[in-house]
Amino acid sequence: MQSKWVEEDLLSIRERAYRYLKDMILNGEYKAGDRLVERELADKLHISRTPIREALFRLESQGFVKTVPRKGVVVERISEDEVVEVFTILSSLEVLAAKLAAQKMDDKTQLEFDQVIVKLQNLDGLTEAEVSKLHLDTNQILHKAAKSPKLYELLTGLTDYIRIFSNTSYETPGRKEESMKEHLEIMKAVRNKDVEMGEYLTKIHIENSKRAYINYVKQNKKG
Amino acid sequence: MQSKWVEEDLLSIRERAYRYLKDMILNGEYKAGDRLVERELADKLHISRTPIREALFRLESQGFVKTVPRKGVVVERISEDEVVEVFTILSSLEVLAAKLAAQKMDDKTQLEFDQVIVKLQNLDGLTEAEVSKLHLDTNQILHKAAKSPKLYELLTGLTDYIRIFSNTSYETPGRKEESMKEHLEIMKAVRNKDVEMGEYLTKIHIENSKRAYINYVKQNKKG
DNA sequence: AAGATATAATTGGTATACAATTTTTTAGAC
DNA sequence: GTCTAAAAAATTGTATACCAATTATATCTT
Repeated sequence: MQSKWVEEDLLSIRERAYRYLKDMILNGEYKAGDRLVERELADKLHISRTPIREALFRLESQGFVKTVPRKGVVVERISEDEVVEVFTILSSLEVLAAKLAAQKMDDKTQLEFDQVIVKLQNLDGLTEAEVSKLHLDTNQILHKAAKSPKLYELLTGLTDYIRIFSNTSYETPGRKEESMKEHLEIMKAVRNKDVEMGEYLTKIHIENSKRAYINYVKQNKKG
Repeated sequence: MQSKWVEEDLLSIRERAYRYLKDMILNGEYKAGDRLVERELADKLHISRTPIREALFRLESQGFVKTVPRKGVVVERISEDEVVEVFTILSSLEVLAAKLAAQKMDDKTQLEFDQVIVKLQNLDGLTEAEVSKLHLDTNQILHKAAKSPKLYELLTGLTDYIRIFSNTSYETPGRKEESMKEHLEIMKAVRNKDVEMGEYLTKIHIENSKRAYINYVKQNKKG
């Protein structure tokens, strides 16, 4: 799935370059250790070095790439410890988001939730990609429902950061189905303004995801 | 207190520009609404537009300034709601940090804590600036003790973001003294690996800070 | 094959130019 | 004097060219 460069003419060139590069990294097309050469990218995208540099700076400030002075820009290798760290942080922030979302639940948001809940109850026949997208969408709606832009921003950054790895944890047989089921229960609790249940289920959900990731890594290290 | 531009020749020009501008904003010398003109800054610091732009982008991604295309870069006005939001998020993350710090406490870190604890027990004769610095240092040591670089990064970003405002909440009579005392108790609990006490005291501390801020704002709106 | 040396490549920064747009100034009308 | 409209200036976004410092790579020597 090659990310598309063109389209969206309204955006600035640097914004398009940023999104393109971030997509490529998040989708694993640029892998850890890959070098990103300004000149090459500029030629490839038919733009000058300037917006490329600006996009790279932004990616660097978000931890996706690292610039080694006068050597090159390389895609960062995210360590297992770091992923576990992020899961730990997410545990706190997602619980907070669930709490806020349940507290601030209103009619309009309930309608949004209901739509997602229906989808989560009928996963049969969905492709892997569709399930993945539904997972991301569910998260997004949940995070937005907390009605705290700052929190949303943090959650987006953190989930993006470990996106590739949280996908790998789905390799554990049955984990993906379990995860979607947990998501469904969380959505129902939050939708019904059950603050404590929402917090509790979210905590369990992230802990399970974290454990699945750790087990997956352990498994694939030995054999 | 005009931030110094020169010195630290080892750092890249863009890094120095970034720190200079961030200092100026955090110390309130550039206020909300002020325009930051690339050309002016470049002339003032005797560098070209390039590193200035790079510094501005970084500040923008952290929410300190906002670029309006072909219009200018202005220092962002941080709303009261946003400050409250950040306090809420900090409550979760600081509690997590206290927990991790208590769990991972080791001999070396205990020595660092002991030094700070001694200072916190003898505030007499310290100037306002010295007390402020001690407050920041205490936070930093606490955050570092969680031994989670990602968490440290998030906490630094958030506390920086509301730095000016958390200072204003100290205007409430007695709040600063109370805050320092709370800090002292947190440090003692965490130092002694008392996880639950550390979490509890931290929660109370942030809640108090948040309440002090809200009250201060309310007070100064009416009168 | 190994090591030394020369050459390429790459980023960091400067400088200049120009288009698109916004802000400010100016000129004019009344 | 004040309002309006046109002109001028200012500002960012992008491109291009250039060079220094450093690193990667290729070449040569032994």
